[in-house]
Amino acid sequence: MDDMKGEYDLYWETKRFLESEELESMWGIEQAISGSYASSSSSVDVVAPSSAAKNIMVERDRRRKLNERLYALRSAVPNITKLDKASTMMDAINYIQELQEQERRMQEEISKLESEKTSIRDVVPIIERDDLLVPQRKKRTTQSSSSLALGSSGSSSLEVTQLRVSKVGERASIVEITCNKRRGSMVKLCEVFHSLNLKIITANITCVPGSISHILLVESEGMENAQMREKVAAAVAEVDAPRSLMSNISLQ
Amino acid sequence: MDDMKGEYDLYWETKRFLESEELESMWGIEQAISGSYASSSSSVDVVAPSSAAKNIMVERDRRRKLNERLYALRSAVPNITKLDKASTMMDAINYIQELQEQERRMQEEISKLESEKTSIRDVVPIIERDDLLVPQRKKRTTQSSSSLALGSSGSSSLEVTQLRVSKVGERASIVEITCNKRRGSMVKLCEVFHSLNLKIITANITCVPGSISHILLVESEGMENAQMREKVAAAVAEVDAPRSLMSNISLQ
DNA sequence: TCTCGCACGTGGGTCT
DNA sequence: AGACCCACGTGCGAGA
Repeated sequence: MDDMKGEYDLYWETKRFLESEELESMWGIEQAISGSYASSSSSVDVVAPSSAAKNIMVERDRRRKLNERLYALRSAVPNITKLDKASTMMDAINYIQELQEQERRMQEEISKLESEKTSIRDVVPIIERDDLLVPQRKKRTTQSSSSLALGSSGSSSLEVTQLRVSKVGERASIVEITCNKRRGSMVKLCEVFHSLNLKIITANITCVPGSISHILLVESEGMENAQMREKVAAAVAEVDAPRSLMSNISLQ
Repeated sequence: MDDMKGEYDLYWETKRFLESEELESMWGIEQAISGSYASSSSSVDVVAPSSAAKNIMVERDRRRKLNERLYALRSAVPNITKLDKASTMMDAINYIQELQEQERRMQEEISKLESEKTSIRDVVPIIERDDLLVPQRKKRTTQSSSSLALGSSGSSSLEVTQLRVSKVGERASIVEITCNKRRGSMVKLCEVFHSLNLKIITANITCVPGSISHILLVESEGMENAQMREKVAAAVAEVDAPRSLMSNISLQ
C-alpha cells in the first residue's frame, strides 16, 4: 500500500518554501488587499473599509497557524509515508494507535515482571520490619490465607515466619519458606529439604542478618499446595525436634 | 494557556452535523453545480462543461476525506481541550510527545526489571533442557584466571569448580564458591560455612541441576583474599574427607 | 492532456 | 457588532 515515492520531498518543500516566503512579508499589512478589493466591494462600502482586509489577514494567519500545527504533527511522527496533508494525519493516527497498543503491551509486561518479582519482594521487606517478627506468637491455628505459623518453643529452634506453596504449571511447585536466623538455621533448613527427598529443580537460599529465606522449585508429583505445605511443615518440625515431638502441628 | 471552555461541544458538533447532512445528499451529483456555475463561466465554456463541476466534486471529496481524518485523529486522542481544528492537532501533537516520553520511561523500567530478573531467568529455562546436565565433566585443573579447581576424587564428594574471594571495603569480603551438585552437596556446603565460624553478613545459595553456587558476604577481620580462600578450601576439604585427608590441596 | 494537492478569498455560521 | 471558525469554489503549480 505504501508506495513511498520519495520525490515528493523536493516538490512539496520547495513549494511550501515559496508560499511561506510570499506570505510572510512582501507587503506591509493590508495594503495590497485594500487596493484590489475594497474599491470593488459592492455591498457595504463606507462602514468597514478595512473589514474585508482584516478578515483576509486573519484568515491568512489562521491558515498559517494550522499549517504550522500540521508540520509540528508531521515532525512528531517518525514514519511518514507522504508529505501529503491527509497522509500526514493518517500517519499520525496510525502512529498514535500503534503507540497506544505498544503502551498496553509494555504495561502488561511490566505488571508481569512486577508480579514475578513479588514473591521476592514479599520476603525481603521482612528484614526491615523487625516488629513483624518480634511478636512471638503462641497461637498455632492462625492459618491466614497462605501463611503458616509453626515453630515450637525455645532457644535454637527453627522459627518459621512464612511458608507458602504455589503451583507453577502441572508438575512443579514453588516452595517459599522464611524463618528467623539463629546459629545453624541455614544448615537445618538444608537438612529439612534434604530429608524431604523432593526432586528439587532449582533452589535459592538468601540469608541476611536476622532472617533466612529459602525458595525452591520442586517437582510436585501430583501433590496439592496444602499437601505440600503440610509435608514441609512436618519436615521442619522433624528436624527441629528430633525426638519426634510434633504434637503441636496439625499434620494430616 | 488552555482555557478549556467546554461549551464549544454543542456548537461545533451541531454545526458539523448539519454541514455533513447537506453535503452527503440533497442533490444527485453535479446537477446543482452545472446549473449555477457552468452557465456563468467566463473563461472557457465549451471545452469542458463538466470540468469545473468535476473539480468541485473532487475538491469536496478531498475536504471530506481530510475532515474524516481529522475526526479520526480527534477520536484517537483521549484528552481534547477544544473541538477546534487547530486545537485538535495541537492536542494530538502533545499527546504523541506524551506517549513517546511515557514509552521511554516504561522501556527503561522494563529493562530495569529485566536486569533484576536476570538471575532467575538464567535458571528457569534449564528446567526444560535436561541435556544440559548430562555431561559430567572429569577435568579438574582448568584453572582459568581466577578459578580454582580443587576437589578430590570420586563419588559423593564436593567437587569445587570455582572459588573466588574478593574484598569489599575494609572489613568485608565476598566469597563465591561453585561446585557440582550431587546429593547432599548443599548440606555439605552449609556445613562448610557453618564450621568456618565466619561472621556472615549475607549469604545466597543458588542451586540448579548439576551445579550449586554459594555467595557470601562475610566479615574478613584483617584477612587477605588468598588467606581467606585457603581457609575456605581447607574447610571444604575437611567436610569432604573428615579423615583429614587433605593432601591434594596446597594449604599454606 | 488530466489528475492531484494546495492556498486563497469569501460567505455564512455561532458565540461573546 | 466584533471575533471566531469553517466549508466552499477557484486558480495555480507540479507530476502522470
